[in-house]
Amino acid sequence: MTKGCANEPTRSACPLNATLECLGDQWSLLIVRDLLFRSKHTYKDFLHGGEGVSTNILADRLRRLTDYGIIEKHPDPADARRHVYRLTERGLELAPVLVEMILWGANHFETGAPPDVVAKMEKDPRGYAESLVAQFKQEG
Amino acid sequence: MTKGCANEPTRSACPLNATLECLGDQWSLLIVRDLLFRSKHTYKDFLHGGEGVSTNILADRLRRLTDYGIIEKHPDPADARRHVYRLTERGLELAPVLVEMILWGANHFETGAPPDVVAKMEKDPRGYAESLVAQFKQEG
DNA sequence: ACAATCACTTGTAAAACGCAAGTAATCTAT
DNA sequence: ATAGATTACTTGCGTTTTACAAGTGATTGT
Repeated sequence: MTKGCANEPTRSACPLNATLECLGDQWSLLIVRDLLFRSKHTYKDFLHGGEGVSTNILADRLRRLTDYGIIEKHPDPADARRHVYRLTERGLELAPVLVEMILWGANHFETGAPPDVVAKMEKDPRGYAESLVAQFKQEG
Repeated sequence: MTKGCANEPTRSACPLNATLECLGDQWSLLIVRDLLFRSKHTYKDFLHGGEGVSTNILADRLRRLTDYGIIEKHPDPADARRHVYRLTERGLELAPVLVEMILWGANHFETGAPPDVVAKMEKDPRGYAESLVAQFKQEG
């Protein structure tokens, strides 16, 4: 029944609903953003990521994203206190969603988005998403 | 300071954050979906839209979407009890976001999304979004 | 006139959230 | 060797948000 995820959507068979049951909250996609755009990898990084999530909520969202197969948690070989989070293939495929949400936000609100980056995204959103993914994979 | 919206993002200057402050919940984008994909226009339509939103939450989300300039509310000239909701230009520009979210949901969960439609979206997401908008505008 | 419909509002209990504090494991500096 | 810092959380608690059920007022159909 599943396609490789611990949880499945329950409210309806609509694919948009499925996405919203996974990611329809204030914080989950900001974590994905931090991983994909900002090279953040650890709990501490996310905690000070800019918007001020509280510690229990962050822990819960990291657990949820892991359960949904969007991120993976690994011990840091260099420091046993640390855990390193990484996007899975499923998580990386959110790149086009993020790009379109960023574009919409940048086009309708006063944000700090650099206009040249926005222009690049706008010109070829899917291409921009792909380049982000390629960069992520190269980072290791 | 604003670009034509009653509310402005408060947590950070990130465009993704702005989008999430508008739309980062379980219901708002389902209303947009009903307007854009399902030709639904009224409170009652949304209420029976499939996922079972409760009445107070629906009223609240319609108010929020209106405040954010994503939808407009008009009296129905044919029936004074009714109100007709319609996407604004700003709301229509969410089409690419919806398409990408639908694709991600369809690709990672068992949903009822028709494979041929998904294939069309996948082939040219922006083009598909544009055709949705064109259709919406033609409907009147 | 009267029941039905529409778009809500109100009340209340349950769940989620935000904040502050605490904890266990590990690392660093002395 | 040990004391203090760091990391990734958990726990408790008060507030906010949500879900569910019921009710309201304006309008319409019969």
